[in-house]
Amino acid sequence: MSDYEQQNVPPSSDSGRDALPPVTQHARQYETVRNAHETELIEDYVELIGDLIRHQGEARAADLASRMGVSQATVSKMIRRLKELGLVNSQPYRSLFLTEAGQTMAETSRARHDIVLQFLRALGVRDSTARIDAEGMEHHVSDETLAIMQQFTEKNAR
Amino acid sequence: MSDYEQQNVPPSSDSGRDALPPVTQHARQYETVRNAHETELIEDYVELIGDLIRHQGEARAADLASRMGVSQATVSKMIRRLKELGLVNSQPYRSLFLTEAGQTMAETSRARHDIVLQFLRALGVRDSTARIDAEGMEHHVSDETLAIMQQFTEKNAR
DNA sequence: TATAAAATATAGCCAAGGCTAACTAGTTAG
DNA sequence: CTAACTAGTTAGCCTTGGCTATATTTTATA
Repeated sequence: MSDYEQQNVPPSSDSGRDALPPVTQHARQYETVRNAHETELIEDYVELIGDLIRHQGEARAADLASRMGVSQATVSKMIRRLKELGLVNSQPYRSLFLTEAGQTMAETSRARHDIVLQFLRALGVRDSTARIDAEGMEHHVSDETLAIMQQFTEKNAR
Repeated sequence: MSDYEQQNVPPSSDSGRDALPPVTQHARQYETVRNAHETELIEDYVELIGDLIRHQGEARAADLASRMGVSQATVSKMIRRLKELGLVNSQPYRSLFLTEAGQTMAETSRARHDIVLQFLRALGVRDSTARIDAEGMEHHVSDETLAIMQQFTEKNAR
């Protein structure tokens, strides 16, 4: 089956576009993505709780469930985690509050989200698409890129 | 504790920046992100296998493990999934091949990745940062946005 | 003020994607 | 040609984030 014996074929001048990055750097890239995934959902919940409090005065589990598009059981479980992480406070059967740490996270996350969203709009992406893309992208944009996006939006945009 | 009784506070003119999107639209945004997460890893593996084949002539599990930064056991398990999904072929203990479907996915994924990466460079992001961000962002960029990124890169860039 | 309805919580299930440890197959060197 | 090393596999464990079904608490209404 495998008749390849050449382990280290030098990229034969150009086997196609960019060369592969060095192994350790490559691994670090994927690791960064995996780390982002761990915090992503947490941030989304905290951000949403903050938004609900701001826009409707309170955050209830049922609202989280319908806005997230998941079951109430899933939300309940998530809230337990958020409490364990010290991001949320609540009495059983009552609405949710953010701790100091939670508020900080909510604001940071919201700011990030807005910068990405406005950047996409400034680029010329339709609003509904921009919203979807921003939701997914926000957790994978470095501070460096974020700063550049912000500048871009200021120069162009509106 | 909770002394909020007003459920539907109208966004009081401006409780802050953008209003919340309608519930169903909001739920769809998160759903899109969840869906992306399901295929993300699969695509990353397939893309990497394609890259390894192109650049070094063959793709071995050990290379995947070191480049992904995970254990060989994790890679083995993943390869089983990829085979079940009809994306990869291989004999036990031998190197990996992409099926038709796998090649298609690898190419699509690679193209997407390149567009995002080049866009970030064109924007002025440093190469090492651009690589990390592209790795995370590529799965969350819609076709619409992708097209716009491509145009942007062509106009500016290099 | 009971009681029905709505909201929240808990229990228990599942799949995915990590891990380590132990085993097996292939490859290479003495 | 066999022994040692390297590569790949398997088993079994853990956490996360979904789900449904069932209990419990709060709230609203007859």
